[in-house]
Amino acid sequence: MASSNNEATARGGRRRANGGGSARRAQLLAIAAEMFATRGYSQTTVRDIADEAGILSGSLYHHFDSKEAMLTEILREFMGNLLQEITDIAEAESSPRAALDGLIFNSFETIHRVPFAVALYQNESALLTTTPEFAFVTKSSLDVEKVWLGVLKAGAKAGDFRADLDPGTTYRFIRDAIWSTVRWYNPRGRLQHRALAEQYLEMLHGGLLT
Amino acid sequence: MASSNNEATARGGRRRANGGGSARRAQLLAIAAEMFATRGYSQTTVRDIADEAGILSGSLYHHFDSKEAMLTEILREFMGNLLQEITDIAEAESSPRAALDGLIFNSFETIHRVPFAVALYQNESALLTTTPEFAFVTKSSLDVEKVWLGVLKAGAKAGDFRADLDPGTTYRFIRDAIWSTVRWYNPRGRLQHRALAEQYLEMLHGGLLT
Amino acid sequence: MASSNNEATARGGRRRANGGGSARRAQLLAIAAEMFATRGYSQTTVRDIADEAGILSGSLYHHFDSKEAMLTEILREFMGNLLQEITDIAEAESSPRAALDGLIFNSFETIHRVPFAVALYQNESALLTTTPEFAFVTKSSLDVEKVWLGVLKAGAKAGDFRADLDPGTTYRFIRDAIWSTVRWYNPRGRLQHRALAEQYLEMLHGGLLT
Amino acid sequence: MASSNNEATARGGRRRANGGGSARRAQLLAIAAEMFATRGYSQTTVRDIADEAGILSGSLYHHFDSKEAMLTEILREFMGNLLQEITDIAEAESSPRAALDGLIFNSFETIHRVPFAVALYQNESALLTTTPEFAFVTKSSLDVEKVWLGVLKAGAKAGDFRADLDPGTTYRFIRDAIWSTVRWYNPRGRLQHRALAEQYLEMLHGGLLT
DNA sequence: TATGAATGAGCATTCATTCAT
DNA sequence: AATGAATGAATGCTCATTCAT
Repeated sequence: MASSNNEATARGGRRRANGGGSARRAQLLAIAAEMFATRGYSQTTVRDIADEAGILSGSLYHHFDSKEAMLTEILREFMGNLLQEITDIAEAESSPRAALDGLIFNSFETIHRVPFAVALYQNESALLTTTPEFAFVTKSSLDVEKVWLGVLKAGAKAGDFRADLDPGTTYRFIRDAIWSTVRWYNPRGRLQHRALAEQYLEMLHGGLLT
Repeated sequence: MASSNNEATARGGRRRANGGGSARRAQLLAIAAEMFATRGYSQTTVRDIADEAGILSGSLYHHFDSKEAMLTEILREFMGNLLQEITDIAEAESSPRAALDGLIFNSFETIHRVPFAVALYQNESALLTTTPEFAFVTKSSLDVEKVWLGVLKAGAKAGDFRADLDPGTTYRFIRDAIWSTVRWYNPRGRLQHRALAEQYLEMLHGGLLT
Repeated sequence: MASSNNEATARGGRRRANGGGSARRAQLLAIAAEMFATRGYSQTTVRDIADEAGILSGSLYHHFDSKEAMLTEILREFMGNLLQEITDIAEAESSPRAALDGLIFNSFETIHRVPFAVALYQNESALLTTTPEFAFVTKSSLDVEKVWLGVLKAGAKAGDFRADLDPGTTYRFIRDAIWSTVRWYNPRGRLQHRALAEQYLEMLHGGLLT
Repeated sequence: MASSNNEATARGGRRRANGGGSARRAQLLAIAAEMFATRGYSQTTVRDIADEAGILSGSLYHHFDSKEAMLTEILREFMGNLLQEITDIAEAESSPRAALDGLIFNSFETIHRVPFAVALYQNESALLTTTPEFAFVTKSSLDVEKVWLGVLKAGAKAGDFRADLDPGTTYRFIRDAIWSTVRWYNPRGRLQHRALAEQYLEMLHGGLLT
């Protein structure tokens, strides 16, 4: 809980940027996350971020090693927290069905809480799957998938879920439908994340047909 | 065949690039589409495309006005065809349920046939919704949405589909689940687009629970 | 004689800069060599070179991959030619003594002909021995040393040269004395390279004492 | 001991950095000299020096006015000491020949004792002769040259040295051969500075030929 | 003495685009 | 249709230096 952003110290040996978790650092990271998410990572310049923060672009390098390091840190924290949360949920819930519902509620809540990180994860897939530096994202995604698949398979075995559906494909359909909502979810709109989750669950549980 | 790629001539009056539909042009566009889709639009340089085509980057400007014009043309053709197809389907089918199934089969088939255009549409949302030049994409999307919503509402009215689900939200959930498969669909894999559509329909029709 | 500057094509596979030996290229390289030599490599900016050539800095990259590539090319050609020349001399001359005199005359003539390349070789030793990309310079230097040492040892054996002097150390003393003259040699001065070589030979042959 | 490192106080009037000769200061200067010499002055960053000293780069400015001031101080002390020493030697020795030998022994011993300062003097000639702030180095070099020339001329007059060699050119050949050894002299190697000096003298005195 | 945050100028390099040939 | 040389603006990043604490 207190860890997670000391790669700079841990990795290269020689640290250049301020690795500690200062308030300024978190603030800059929040600005970067929002801009990366809304304009796209490579459409966002280091100067854009600095301008928004009210400093000069070069000053960002007092806090971070590179533009890429900022994205890395944002995604690392996001993926880490996500995995932790869903693992807890999958373990805590009594039935596979309750676990699945919990995972889904958590997903929509995550979109509500950290929309920019989710959008990044969702929109920058070309970058994230191509650049070796971001391989950890793919790895974390697989860890997340394992947890969901565990729940889905347990539910099929227990008779909660239909057994004629392929769990892997089902997981992808569910995952994509949920995470994609980050593109149109309005946190101040009519449908709040809880209600949206209920809408989705309603459809998922019983299907579309009468 | 009669329409769609003569904007360069039609619009500005300035006719620089070859507006006609030559074979070379189509070939270059295909190369661009694939690279834009796999690396991302702004991660792809004009030189990347030219290298792949075996010409120099400046020579591309004999065929196209700009890099952006290439993306515009790819998306314009894609959106145009898509709208045409789904309109035909929605009108041709007898029942809302058959129409919905038809739309879904068509979507998966589209992913199979023109994966790069779909990936572009799916991955470049930050660019597409931000840049005014791409407003036509959002406009076309709304036209597409209208067709789907028409089918969904008709189905709810006809008693085919459950009436307690909000059609707008349902549409988005379905749309996102389907189009997102472009990221993991393997055209040479075990699950071909038709089988994949059936998997999705199975889940959508009856729901996940037993 | 017609070869030597096609590393760009030979190496990476994907060439970016114009690898061919155009006249413009040679001209730019000459400008770079002079500036690198007089101001120092890292004190010379790419803009300095471009300004001197009357183009914009970015345009240099049409011809060369990088600033470092320019230095590499200058040094590679210099070292290549040097090795070729001294090998020819060592082989052509009849006696070790004639060979040594030939090598020395050639050295002073080289300083006269390509002073900037020599100065670079002489002044940028910190860079050249530290940066792995310039390892080829050290390697070539060793090849050159071999030729000189061959002559010196043959001369000692033949009784031309004193046998009580360590050939390795002798070579270094001679080499350094000669190449260092590039710092003060004036090609339009009183003492032309031939006269300067004679001065040095006079001292080297008979010593300073009466 | 009484002079040499109070320019900061003496010159501008602006007294920012600690002008006194504290131990910390000397330590920092030693670090800087080594890095300047091995990597090159402009390849060495202020942060490099600070890192090596275990402080932050900004903290260096408590001790020195600027990076350039560090180099100035290193060279000023070196040149000052050198001039003092050779003046003493030239005055103390009885004959020109003994004086010349003394100067040469002293040079090799200087390379052994303060290799980094010598390397700086030897390698940064482009910077030293170009930048007006370092004009004092050129001036000191001329003072040094005067002493050597005095010995050489006296030796020629006295019949110790051959009179057919131009003293100025001879001086340069000797000087360059000696100082250049700093690039390959190994203080822990087989040939210690005294032995190396003897090797050189052997060759210089009697020449290479038998 | 030292920190840590920031400045401001500059740097090598990239890249879409132009245009004469 | 394509080349090859160049533009001009921007980009990520570096680095000597400042200064309040």
